[in-house]
Amino acid sequence: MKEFIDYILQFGTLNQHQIDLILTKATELEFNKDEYFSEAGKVSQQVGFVLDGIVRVCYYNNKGEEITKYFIEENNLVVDLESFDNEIPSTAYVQATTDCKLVVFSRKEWKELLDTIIPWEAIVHKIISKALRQKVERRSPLVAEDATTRYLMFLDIYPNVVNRVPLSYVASYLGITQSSLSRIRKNIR
Amino acid sequence: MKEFIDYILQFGTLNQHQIDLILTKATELEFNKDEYFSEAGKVSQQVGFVLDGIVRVCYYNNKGEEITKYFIEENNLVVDLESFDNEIPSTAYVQATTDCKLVVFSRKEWKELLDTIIPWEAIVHKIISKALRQKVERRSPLVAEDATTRYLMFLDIYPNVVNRVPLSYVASYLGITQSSLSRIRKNIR
DNA sequence: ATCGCTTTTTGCCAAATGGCAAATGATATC
DNA sequence: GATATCATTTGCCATTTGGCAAAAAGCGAT
Repeated sequence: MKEFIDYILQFGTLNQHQIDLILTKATELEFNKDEYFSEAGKVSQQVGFVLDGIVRVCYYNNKGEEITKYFIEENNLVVDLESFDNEIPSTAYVQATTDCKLVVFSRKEWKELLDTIIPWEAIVHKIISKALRQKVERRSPLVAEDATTRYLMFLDIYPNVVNRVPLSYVASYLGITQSSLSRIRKNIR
Repeated sequence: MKEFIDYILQFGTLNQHQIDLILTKATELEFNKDEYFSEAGKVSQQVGFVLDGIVRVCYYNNKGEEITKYFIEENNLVVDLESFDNEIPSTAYVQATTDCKLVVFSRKEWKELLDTIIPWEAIVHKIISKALRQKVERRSPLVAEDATTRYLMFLDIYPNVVNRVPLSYVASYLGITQSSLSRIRKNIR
């Protein structure tokens, strides 16, 4: 839980009273590999923070292919903003890709924090903006590159993910087939 | 300029005094087609809002190819956040893709607004979060699709862009060559 | 060690896309 | 209207990537 507080404090200042209040609301939850944190079609009801493990967000495209939209590593927030904020059904699955340990806040708890801790909203805004910017910066450059370059960029950006998740997840993240990715890896060696 | 105020007021409430102050700081600027709003290597010094025309953000990849990262249509903010906030050199060019009319704020003016108008920061945060979310939602799905599907998605998302910008810009946005895109268009007809 | 299950690699061929250069079309200028 | 310039389309062929199925490899349970 300390990692979570440390993380938050990078984005703003909180006094001990405020930190204690946050800890009161926080629940530490474990998810087994393949379990869902939230599912498409349901309204996202919680905000999470990854203490340990890798979470991924995925969806099914028109052709029914499962696409990994992005990976979320340790020390990052997990929240389907669109669904959580607007209370509308989510369009994506959020799944533990490995066994995971998360800090979780229910909608009610989260709202209480926003209402009680004045700097909380600003801190959350900063965290979310940063995460969104990171997502854009990671996604945008991929489309312009060939499959090999995409994979190399992936290794650069997620050096700790590649050996912890199935090849197929990486392939769908990169928009290539599993067998192409396998061949690319062979060529790189 | 009215469009700008209307846009802002969707994200929060301001009184007339505050609106007048914003208008005092705002400068309306015209950019000719192909002129740069900001350039790679320079620290981004202004925040803009597109009143009329289409702006694009682009960069050169490792192979020296010019890649369109995204298009910015009327009624959207134009700002290189990373560069503007942290005062570091930008990595991208922001260019008027058509003749454009923009509302522009210098760094100094923008900061004065942030310091003077209490709700301004929250409003700006909301606007920026929304824009970032939109960028992620537009970019992410492209990588998983073939060239034809990407183009159709592009038409869906930017129905008003395709006839106002060169084919090559659209192609590089979609990560395909200009000639492939030309062939795709032929097949669709 | 063996079995059963899942993941990854590989072979074969088809389809999609790229590269290059020439042809065509569009537009502005004189 | 002719010309110069730039954008788009097209032809030809090479390269990359996909689709499918089988083989191989990894891994946990017994």
